[in-house]
Amino acid sequence: MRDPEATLRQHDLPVTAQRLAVLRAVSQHPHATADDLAESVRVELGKISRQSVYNVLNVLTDKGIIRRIQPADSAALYEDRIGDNHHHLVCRSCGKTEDVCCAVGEAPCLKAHSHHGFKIDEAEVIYWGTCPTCQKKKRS
Amino acid sequence: MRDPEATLRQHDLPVTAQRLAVLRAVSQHPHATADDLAESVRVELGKISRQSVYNVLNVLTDKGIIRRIQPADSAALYEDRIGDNHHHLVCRSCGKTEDVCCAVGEAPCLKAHSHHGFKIDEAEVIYWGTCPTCQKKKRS
DNA sequence: CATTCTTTTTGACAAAGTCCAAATCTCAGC
DNA sequence: GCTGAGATTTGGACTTTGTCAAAAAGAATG
Repeated sequence: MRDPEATLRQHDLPVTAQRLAVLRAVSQHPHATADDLAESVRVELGKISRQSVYNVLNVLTDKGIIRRIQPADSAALYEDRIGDNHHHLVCRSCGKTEDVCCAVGEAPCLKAHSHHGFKIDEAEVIYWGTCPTCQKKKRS
Repeated sequence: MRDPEATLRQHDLPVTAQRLAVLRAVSQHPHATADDLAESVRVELGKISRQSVYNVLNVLTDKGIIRRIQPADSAALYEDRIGDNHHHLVCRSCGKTEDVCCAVGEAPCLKAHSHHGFKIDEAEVIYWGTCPTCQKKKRS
């Protein structure tokens, strides 16, 4: 995120210390949970309420400034890399999450054949597997 | 599900009324939540504890008899259509969920390009959109 | 049919998130 | 710079979804 303050103003959002701090935290810790982010913000800012973290994350997500991903068996994760239609790779044993480029091509990279009349706006892909570290642990 | 009882025996699971009822409920109500299924079972069986529904669903999922899907902003859903690598289409406004065939081809239908050393065992795809009913509602 | 092992039940608990009202802050306008 | 209207933040209660643990009940082997 180049300039968090400018980003907020561009979206007609009043600039507050909490929003700036959360935005920076998301930028510095991709794929962090709301609680992780609250902790980061507290280190930087001193204090912030749990509710404010949720408020800010919801507003930023609604405005499309950040993106929320919700893999199974995990709290929601946030990232500020948006608009490039990338997908995610999640470790089944430790939850480690990595970005991966769209496997097939341009966005939207996938089209369902039979779409049952749905108007599809996104194809979300999560690759499940085992990260290098957890592979080693299992073998030993 | 042809024969729930045989299915349980094949997997070395003692046959109980609760398991049979949950299995039938999953079969008859694809993409239902644990609570939905508990309700169905109560209609059929009279009563069942919340915990038992979870126990049964977990055992069946572990054995690969049923499959759990966990779309964002929804409780876990269960289905007994397994092994055909199909994916899902979810309505953003009402949560309606449909099966769709794998868009790209054989299973695993997707391969991430850069896999960061992960050993990938599944590519989960969720198509997000608006179902026909909700499209109509919005227009009106 | 009795014993052993597994399931089921009940109730407490935990995590993630939302709702609401009061207090505080931002920022446009003067 | 102030001021005031409207938005944001806070704290606390609450909801939903799911798990833990121990006691009671049930299945299946011999």
